[in-house]
Amino acid sequence: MTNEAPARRRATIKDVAKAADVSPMTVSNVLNGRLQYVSAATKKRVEREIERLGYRRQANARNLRVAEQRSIGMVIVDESPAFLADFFTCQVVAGLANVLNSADYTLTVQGMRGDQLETSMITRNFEVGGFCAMIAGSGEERRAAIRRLLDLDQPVIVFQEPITLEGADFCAIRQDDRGGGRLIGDHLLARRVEDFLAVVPAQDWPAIEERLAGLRESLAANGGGARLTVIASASESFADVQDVVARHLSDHPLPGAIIGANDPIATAAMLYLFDHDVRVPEDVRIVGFNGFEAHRYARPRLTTVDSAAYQLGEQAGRAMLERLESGRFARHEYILPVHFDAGATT
Amino acid sequence: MTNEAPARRRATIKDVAKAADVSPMTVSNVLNGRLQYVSAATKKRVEREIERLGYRRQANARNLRVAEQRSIGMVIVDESPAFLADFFTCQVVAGLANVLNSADYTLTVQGMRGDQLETSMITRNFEVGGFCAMIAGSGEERRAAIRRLLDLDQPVIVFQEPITLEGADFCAIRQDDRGGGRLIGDHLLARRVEDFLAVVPAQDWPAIEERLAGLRESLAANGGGARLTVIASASESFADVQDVVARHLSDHPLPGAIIGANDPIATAAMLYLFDHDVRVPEDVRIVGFNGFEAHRYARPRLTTVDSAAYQLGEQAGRAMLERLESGRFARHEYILPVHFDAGATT
DNA sequence: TCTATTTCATGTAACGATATATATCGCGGT
DNA sequence: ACCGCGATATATATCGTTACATGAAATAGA
Repeated sequence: MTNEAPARRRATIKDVAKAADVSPMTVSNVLNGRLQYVSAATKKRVEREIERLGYRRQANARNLRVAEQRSIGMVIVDESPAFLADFFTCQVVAGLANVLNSADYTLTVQGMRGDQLETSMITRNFEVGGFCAMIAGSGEERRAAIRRLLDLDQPVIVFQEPITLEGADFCAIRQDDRGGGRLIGDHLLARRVEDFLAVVPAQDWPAIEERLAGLRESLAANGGGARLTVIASASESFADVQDVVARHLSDHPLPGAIIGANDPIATAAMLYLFDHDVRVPEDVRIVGFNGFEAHRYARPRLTTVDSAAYQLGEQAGRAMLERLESGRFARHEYILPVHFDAGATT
Repeated sequence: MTNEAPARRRATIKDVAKAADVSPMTVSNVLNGRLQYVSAATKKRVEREIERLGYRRQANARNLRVAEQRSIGMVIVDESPAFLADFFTCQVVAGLANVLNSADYTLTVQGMRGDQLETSMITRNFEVGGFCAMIAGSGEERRAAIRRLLDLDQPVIVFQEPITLEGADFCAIRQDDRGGGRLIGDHLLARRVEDFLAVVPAQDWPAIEERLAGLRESLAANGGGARLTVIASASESFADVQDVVARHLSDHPLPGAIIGANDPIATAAMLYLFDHDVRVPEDVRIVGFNGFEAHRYARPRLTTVDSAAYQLGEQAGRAMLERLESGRFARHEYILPVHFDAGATT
């Protein structure tokens, strides 16, 4: 047996009305709690029939009529098909989903490449009240993607986007990457580090630019003769990071500190040093960025800047709900604080 | 400036029709590529107006009429508000989202507590073509939740659920946890381990039961006098795991091997041993389960069973699409193979 | 008894799209 | 001249729900 009845139609409001011997309008009133218009007895009768027939309101019909959406779209623009498997993104989505779900909203996830945004998203049958976007790629691509989202004439919230476009009304939600970079610089300078090596992914990611900018600010302010070298790894993968670090160290002296653009990069670099009998933190200090719990498992425990991705998602959810309820949508930038987490690698 | 026009109405198919001087039906035909019914010239005219007016089809209206959904619901039933932040779940969701998005479907995420499933989901305005469910909790709760999903009369795919309910038509997708458990047993027995300690979370999670069952099978088949002790940690948190391991070891001799129900548990146990000057793997061998990349960063590299969560999600997506297209939905169980990944801890 | 007022319930017309059936045109064949 | 046919285009009804206006009892006040 696969289905009880060959094509059992889902009960509609009319079926309920007929069964309860009232008009569809009365059923609708019961459903929407407009109790001024329906007597207690009728209400009970209708509710019994709703239960008995297993009636569920059809959202499409309702939303068509009331012109309201109870769903927010999360758009993740990335080349990788595993867009969501990244731990940072996944934390953001978790926080967002939680806030929205608690407010009886739903989150709809859509991953796509930048060039698909135009064609596929816009013609797609996918109806939401607003968009939260996580957009990878370089500055110009990012801005183009944001503009396309804004063209949809709906509230847009963008994560990790420090640049506010001219004349565009969207919210930006990010953490204080620059401040985090400064904290790292200050911490290392206090330990008399003179020679800094930063390892960043080749992909142009604005949050990482900010982290570097903060680091440079710190060096400029308090760094005397401190030097910063930045090298880029083809990807964030373990192998690529170790590769680029190896190449750099082959014709440069050991730096005083290696700063990973994020925790995986820092850990990969650290393990490379271990394998070459460099002591951490005695010979080289190491700092990461993001504060992923999983990376706390490496020993020695990584010094990092905790960026609270989950809270980032929560904040986005709250901002979106607020705007949907007020009906107003003006540009605004939320910058969440970061927290320096000193481990044993510095 | 917040909005250009106070309340610019979104263009409808009628607006386009009027602008292109054709009937709405013709616009609809263009939109749906029914080119037999529209001349090339008309098509171009309509498309220009669509572009000019920024027309987008309203999904609710269309779905109401064609009675079709292009969205799949992912229901995550859990007590924790951070339901999605778990790395395993996040990988599953990533795989699922990727497959669905490629097929022009959308994934809608809904996290909730078990007891909310009834009231909130069923009355919610949230319309999908089927459900993929990740359900935490003990056996009876899980089954009750599955039944409630099935009551919605839509295709249901459940992850990590080895028990197939009587008379219920849903798909179960999981990995070969039992086989993984056997692999662990065989591997350790080959290294002459006699005394096994398994650390599991207190919460009753069927996949973990299966892993233990596989381990027991291996011991029974080849284990001579091998003994297995199972202890439960209040949660999977670092502190709780270390706590329960400490308590156990305080009045028991060191086992030959500690098997974590998953990687975080195994790593927590391992770090506890380090802190107490126990050598791994010389004094105690350690094995995890899941193969999370992040845990590869711990040194020595953890021996684990790779469970390919991402592929689990992909398989669910394919299964769901297949069933939606065929219109048939019969019970079926997919069991994905696991891969033993020998690290340096055994 | 007759009018106000309240309480409960209903009829009708949308929301924006599409399925179906029906029209109109021009053209080739007879 | 007539029929038939293919190629285009349209009119109408409908999906399930709710907003709005209206109606019919019942209650109250005089």
